[in-house]
Amino acid sequence: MSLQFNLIRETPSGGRRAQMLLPHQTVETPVFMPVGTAGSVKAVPQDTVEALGAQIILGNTYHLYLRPGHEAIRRMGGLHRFISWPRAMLTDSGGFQVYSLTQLRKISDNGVEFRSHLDGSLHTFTPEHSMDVQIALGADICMAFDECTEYPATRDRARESLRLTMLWARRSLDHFRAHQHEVPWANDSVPQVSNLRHGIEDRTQSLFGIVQGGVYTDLRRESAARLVEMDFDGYAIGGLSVGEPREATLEVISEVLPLLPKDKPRYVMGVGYPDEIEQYARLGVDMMDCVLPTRAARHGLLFTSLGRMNIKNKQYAEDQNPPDPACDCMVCRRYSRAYLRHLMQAGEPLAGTLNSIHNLAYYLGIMQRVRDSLAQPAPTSAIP
RNA sequence: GCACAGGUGGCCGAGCGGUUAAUGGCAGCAGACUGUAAAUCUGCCGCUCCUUGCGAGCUACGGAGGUUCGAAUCCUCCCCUGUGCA
Repeated sequence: MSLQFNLIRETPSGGRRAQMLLPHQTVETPVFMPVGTAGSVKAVPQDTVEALGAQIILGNTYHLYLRPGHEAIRRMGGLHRFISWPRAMLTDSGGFQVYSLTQLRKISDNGVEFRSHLDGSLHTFTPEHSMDVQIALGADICMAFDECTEYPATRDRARESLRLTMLWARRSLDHFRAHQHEVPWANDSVPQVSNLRHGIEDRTQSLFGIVQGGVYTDLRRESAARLVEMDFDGYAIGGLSVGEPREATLEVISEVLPLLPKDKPRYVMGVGYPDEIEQYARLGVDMMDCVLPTRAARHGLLFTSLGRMNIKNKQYAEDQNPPDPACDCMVCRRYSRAYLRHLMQAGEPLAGTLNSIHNLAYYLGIMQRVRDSLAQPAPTSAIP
């Protein structure tokens, strides 16, 4: 058992308030995980990500393998130490790149040949290789190597994609179990590995399986059942928010969640808009990640209690109000809409930084409120 | 004063007789963004009108004339800018 998942409270609608004990952090769930693909939550320094209350962030296996290289990171003590992030990390396996780098890769049962987007060089990713890279990086949670199925996909296509993902899941798990002791901080006593109270068992990496199957609920159910049988440390639902209608996303999540073990974390990958992450968390999703708050921020889109705000718009040119009057983040406390708009207009890098800080604060704030709400005892109808 | 080189839409800058309201870039205006090939991408960007369309009209490549069926593109004169020589 690599990971301890303590359920604190569960609501009738399935929402769960829990704690997930990881080597570098006790993560309060449901949790939103900022994405730090190339070893950085883009535009936001680590101390700020920490100050915002992020408990766990993502890294990406494919990107870090290409640059600076997983062996280099291993030699430097692992990803946590390399990027100076003391809390938990999760690495995506490269499965999303199988989907997003469609012009640059070739898939076979064995794995995927990628043409590097950096220099055109050829690289082969197999489930075993993805595990080796992820173990070298040393994130608290690793992900099985999967194929993120595109949308739309025919049933045949989704089935074939699922077959591959299940095959790779088995190989990922076998290889991971055989090598997870090789994590760079296995015998570490540096401050980064601070969660010693969990005991030695908690100081190992965990591996999550990924449910695929497109928008076909029977394929999704089959996928979930087979993964549960394999016994992963946690389960993710992947292949969502790739263009399908939102009702389809919800349907897949609703179908799959009840099939996953209650005593293990459930992670919906790559979602979503602010209202989505709240909705899914209340349905029992424990973990979510999304590039949206940071990417949109760099492009001038702020998520606020008033809705979406494109801070580049002329209407904010002399608007001295804080971006979100209801927000008490370090950006909203200090800067005006007019200034943020000016920074965007001027192409100042600070624009992306400040916007990202606000959006992350907004996302993390939503999850904090959801956690608080889930922790409340269910109101009783009995009247004394 | 003379000799070259130039004056193009908010700016820079193509075009050098006809599919030119005029390539590009910048600026401007708006939109998109969901396990990050994204500080990116897309659309609009002279004015007016409407049955919003590969629509109609008007204005426009320093100024004024001219050549031509047709001129930002050729000719003449003038104005202005830069460089060189006096």
